[in-house]
Amino acid sequence: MKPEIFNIMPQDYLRLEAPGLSLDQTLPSGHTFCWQSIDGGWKGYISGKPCRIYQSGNHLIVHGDLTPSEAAHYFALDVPWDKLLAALPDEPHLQQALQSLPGLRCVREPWFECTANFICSSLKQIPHIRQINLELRRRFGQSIGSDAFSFPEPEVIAALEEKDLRACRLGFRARHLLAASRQIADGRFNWAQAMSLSTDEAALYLQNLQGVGEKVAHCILLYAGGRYDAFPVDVWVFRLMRQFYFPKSRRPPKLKNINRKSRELFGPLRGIAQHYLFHWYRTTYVKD
DNA sequence: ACCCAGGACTGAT
DNA sequence: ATCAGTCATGGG
Repeated sequence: MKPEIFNIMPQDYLRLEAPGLSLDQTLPSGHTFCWQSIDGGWKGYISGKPCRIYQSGNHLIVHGDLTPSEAAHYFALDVPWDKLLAALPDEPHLQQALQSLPGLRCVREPWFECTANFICSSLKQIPHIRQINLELRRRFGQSIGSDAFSFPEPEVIAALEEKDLRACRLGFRARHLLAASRQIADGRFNWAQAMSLSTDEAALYLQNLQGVGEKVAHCILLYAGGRYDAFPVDVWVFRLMRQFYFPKSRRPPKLKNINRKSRELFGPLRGIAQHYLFHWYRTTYVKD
């Protein structure tokens, strides 16, 4: 019998059809940060509930107090990924990325957790962001099972002091997360309002949050807002865009030109293109 | 010791 | 509007 890490009875499980999806590609791909690899599967959170997930071919075995629709929504199983990926342009680098990463998908992250994760992401590596996420849960979330904690609500973080967050090894990001949480908690920022705007306008609105710049705003829109036309440009995307699409320019291209090129090359699904290119470039052009 | 990490903010031009 | 300096922390 497998150890019941999250204290979940083994008979409580869902079996979901998820053709083409790979958990092992998707969950560590740098857009969700609440998942830990366990023996043969993953443990993490969906709809604020702890769960363990195992993959068996085209099926997901989900252990936890979840409804099928909650799990299906999280993994965006309603999105016709085959058609969507086939609709991406026939561009050599992108096609190579698509071919080398079968099963990579974008999940739907909770918006505040996603915002907090990416506020904490600046000058951090992916394992560190996950570590911060789990530490914020452990210290400030509610206990919701054995070794399982909810992600703290904005009101909870808003009531803390900077030193409390620095204890989670947030460093200079502590001030940003605290200020942003207070903007959210007292209504100066409203997620529903952001989602009522176009992607470009929503990105500007999101940047009213302290610690949220253009890159983080686009990450939030892509991974929590489902805006597949959002195009986050981090150091890796900047490098690959420069190397592949501005090979002759001696000086680094300007962000404005990167964004314009992404529209021309990848169209309204450029966020998905970015997701594949980022992960592919990072894992094939860097040996680790 | 040195360099980099899914950046954003600040102040000087 | 653009641009270098600065901001903590961990890992190679």
